[in-house]
Amino acid sequence: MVSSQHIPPFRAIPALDPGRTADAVLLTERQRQELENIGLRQRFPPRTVVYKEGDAAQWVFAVTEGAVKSYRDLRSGRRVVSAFLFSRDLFGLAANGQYVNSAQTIARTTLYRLPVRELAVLLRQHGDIQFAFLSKLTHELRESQRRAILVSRRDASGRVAMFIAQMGERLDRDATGLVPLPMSRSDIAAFTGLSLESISRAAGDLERRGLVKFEGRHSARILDPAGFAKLTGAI
Amino acid sequence: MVSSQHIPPFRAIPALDPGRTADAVLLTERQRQELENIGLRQRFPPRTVVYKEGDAAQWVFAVTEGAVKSYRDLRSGRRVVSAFLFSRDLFGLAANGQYVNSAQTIARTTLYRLPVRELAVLLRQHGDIQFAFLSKLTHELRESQRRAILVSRRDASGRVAMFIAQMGERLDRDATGLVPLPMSRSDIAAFTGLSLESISRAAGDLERRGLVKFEGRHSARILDPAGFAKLTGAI
DNA sequence: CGTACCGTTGAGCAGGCTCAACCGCTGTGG
DNA sequence: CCACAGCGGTTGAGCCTGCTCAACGGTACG
Repeated sequence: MVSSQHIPPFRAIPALDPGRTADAVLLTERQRQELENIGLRQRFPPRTVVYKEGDAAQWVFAVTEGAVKSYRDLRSGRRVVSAFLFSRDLFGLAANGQYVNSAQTIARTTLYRLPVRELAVLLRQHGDIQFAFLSKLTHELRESQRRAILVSRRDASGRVAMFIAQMGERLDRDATGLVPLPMSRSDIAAFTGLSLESISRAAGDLERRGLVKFEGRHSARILDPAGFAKLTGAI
Repeated sequence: MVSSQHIPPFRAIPALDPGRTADAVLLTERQRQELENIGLRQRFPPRTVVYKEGDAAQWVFAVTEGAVKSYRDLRSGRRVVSAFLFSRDLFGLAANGQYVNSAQTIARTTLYRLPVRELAVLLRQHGDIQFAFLSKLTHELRESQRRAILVSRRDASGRVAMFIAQMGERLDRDATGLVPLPMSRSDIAAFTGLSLESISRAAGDLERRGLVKFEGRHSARILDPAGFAKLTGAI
């Protein structure tokens, strides 16, 4: 059990250690203490903009609890969501001292805020802590590639099914197979590269095929795991 | 001038240092020496498979010279190219001791091969070297997000134009604006998420509009930088 | 010189986008 | 307590562009 008072251990699959399939606990209690000495815990209500693209990047954030989206607004008015961040995720890494994306909370969220300059010093000093960050970044990179594979699908239903599958892996779903989807439909659209309407139609399609039942706006139950896996695997 | 005898400094934009727009030289001579002590330089002819998805991940690779593609073959027979790697890039980071993608050389390529276990030990000991790897990974993550933005475009011509623009930034183009495209059309298709035919038609379209002239199969000259920038910026 | 692969071009189809109207929940103020 | 505005989501009609299938061309390499 991870107390929300503290920096969470990162969620990441270790580079080494074959055979270990579960996520590794990437920070020891002691290492988290080191980070907490320079960090600050903050709570945010839903729909709070944590930072905007181009802002001076003063902090790196770790999600303790809740959900955040990282996105970019394009000139055309379209928005691309590059990632959803949940408990034990890391975000806010900058280029040239500026944030590359914008970040906004989706739900009530607790973040740990680490000042980037002090963090850089601390990481250089503590090889093990830095290695945890390195592993986490490697994990994020793979996650980003999985999104690329999702987007390579042509069919909207398949994309949405893969999206639900990915959320099911990342978020704790209960024993009954209920997958939480804290984000809005238009966020899902901006992430999957589909239009809002296509998400809606794809959801209807998955329901009609008896694969998934959407319960309320923010959760989906997988009714036919075999059929669902067949669809998500049919890349 | 970087000698191809040595591990190249990584190409990455530093997280801090606002104002510095040029790529940072991420490894000092001394640090490269440390890495070279555990590494091995290798030359590969074109179309050599460096590793396959699922292989035991024994090494991490740094590109000294040449070009490599990182890809995954999907069950459907389709292929997704997740990244092209050039001089000063890093690849081969694993999950659970296995490679996640496959990697194949596109041109004649020189790689520096670093044994992953020894590298992990070295990184934990040398905070600065590890920080270079951390910065490089951050850079790769952003690069991956740029691909996501490219793929979010609907129009084939726009995607191909953005692809050429990205290659122009990463590879050294000469003063005349000639951008090298070492990969095949089908590699470009697998990267941009378009069909081979669409790449071909988009290339023809860009030529007809007088924006780009394809010279041979492996280079493109930007004839109308303003018009080209207008197209690539119209996201 | 022949062959195989990479790339181009053409015809027709299909699936997702756009525009538009509509629905239902939520929160607010009279 | 109710009326209403506003937002998020759903549904419909028609268009458009990229995909598929297919044939052909050109070039690199043995």
